[in-house]
Amino acid sequence: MGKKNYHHQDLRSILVSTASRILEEEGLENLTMRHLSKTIGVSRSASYRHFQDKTALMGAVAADGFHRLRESLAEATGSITVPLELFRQCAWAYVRFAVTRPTLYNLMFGFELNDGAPVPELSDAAAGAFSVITDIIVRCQEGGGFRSSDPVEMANVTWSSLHGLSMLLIDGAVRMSRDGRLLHALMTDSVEIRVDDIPAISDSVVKTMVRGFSPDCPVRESL
Amino acid sequence: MGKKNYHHQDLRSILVSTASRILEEEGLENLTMRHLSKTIGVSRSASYRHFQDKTALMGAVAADGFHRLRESLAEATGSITVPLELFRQCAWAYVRFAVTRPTLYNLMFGFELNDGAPVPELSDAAAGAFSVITDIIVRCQEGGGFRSSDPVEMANVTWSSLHGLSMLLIDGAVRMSRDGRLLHALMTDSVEIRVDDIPAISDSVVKTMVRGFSPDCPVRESL
DNA sequence: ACTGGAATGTTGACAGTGTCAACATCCTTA
DNA sequence: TAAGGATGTTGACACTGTCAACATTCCAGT
Repeated sequence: MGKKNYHHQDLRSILVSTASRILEEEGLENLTMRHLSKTIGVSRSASYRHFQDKTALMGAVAADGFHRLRESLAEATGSITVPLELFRQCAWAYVRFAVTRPTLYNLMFGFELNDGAPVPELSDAAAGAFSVITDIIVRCQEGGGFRSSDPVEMANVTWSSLHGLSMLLIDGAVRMSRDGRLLHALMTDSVEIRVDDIPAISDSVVKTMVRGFSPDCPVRESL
Repeated sequence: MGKKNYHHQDLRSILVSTASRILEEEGLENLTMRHLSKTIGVSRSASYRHFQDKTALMGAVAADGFHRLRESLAEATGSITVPLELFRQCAWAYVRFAVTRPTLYNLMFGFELNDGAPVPELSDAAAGAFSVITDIIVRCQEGGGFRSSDPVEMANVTWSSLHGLSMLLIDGAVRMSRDGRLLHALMTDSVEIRVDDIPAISDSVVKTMVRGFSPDCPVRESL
């Protein structure tokens, strides 16, 4: 009897998670409503009972991505107390998240730009992930590792650097770097990247940030 | 007589520039082969004599973007000699370029990711822009403003930070920042952004980089 | 327990898209 | 001047997102 299969329970969340998986495994160009529906085993326009648009669906996928990013950051740093190590693990977790889900990550930040209407759900999810970084900055300040400037401003700097590093790693613009191993890993099998290779590259970014945040570094107002 | 109109001279470059304009003025979703052709006044599949794909066209648009970025950076910094001011103007020009052409900028960095095959023309163009940043770093080192680490590594850090800052400015993830003016400008009319508002935000990123690059800042190898 | 309506899923249809094959026109060069 | 390559055009096809009309299931109130 097909009774149980007619009404898919919680189709909405299944749509989001499956779309997210297709996005990573088959690329953005293969994320089509019909393909998504067929993969789930549901009719092609069933999605329209849960999302107004394909765009709305994508927005939900992006928001879900920010929720998962927040969890990744919190999980990777929750048990750490040493200030600088805390910061380093946070940075590492961030880059790891982005590099292992490049297509999703790109969607998360490019979505509102390419699809007009801003969706508040996405902004809230992004703010949630951002707040984790701010908390970590504060903890580093309390531990004496960072000077006591405005933590939100420092979080902005941190996120900017990590975001930029992630994007450059992802689409290989770092190829002029001399670390051929990571470069090759990024170019050939960008999904199954060897995470062990990441810190060597991101360390220079993280170190520069840490130096700039350090209480021992003199502030030159001349600039 | 329609003789002169049948053979469009240099249709290829007209395709690229027009596509770039449509991308900015009408958004990615309106950049369609038919619309592009109609705008130029040419038949819909004339483009296929010059580009194998729509994807190939987009790749050329992205590469053209990197060329223009290179020009912008060189033009904004060519006549400056004071080391730190040089760096600051470079950073400023970079962010200005990205923020005033958000859709193009997003395409430039997201292209290879979402459209499979890597195009060497694009990599070369990106490397060209990158080399300008490296040159500026070297000039700052020679002027005594920066410590003498590997300039390529420092250029990577610089590009990461500037890229991240630009992206975050662009899609408004900096909205939790307290600078409501820029935020509002970004949210409402992201194309006609007031450039005067940018330095206030980007300065915190630039200052952190400059401090981290400074010869006066002690290197802590503990991290 | 029954029933009306709300929620959810399905099917047929349509306009719009990228792209190709076949054809038309133009330009160059021998 | 004639041939052939380069460039532009038209018709056609498969595919996409989306909607209207219909079918099925669930649930609240009697």
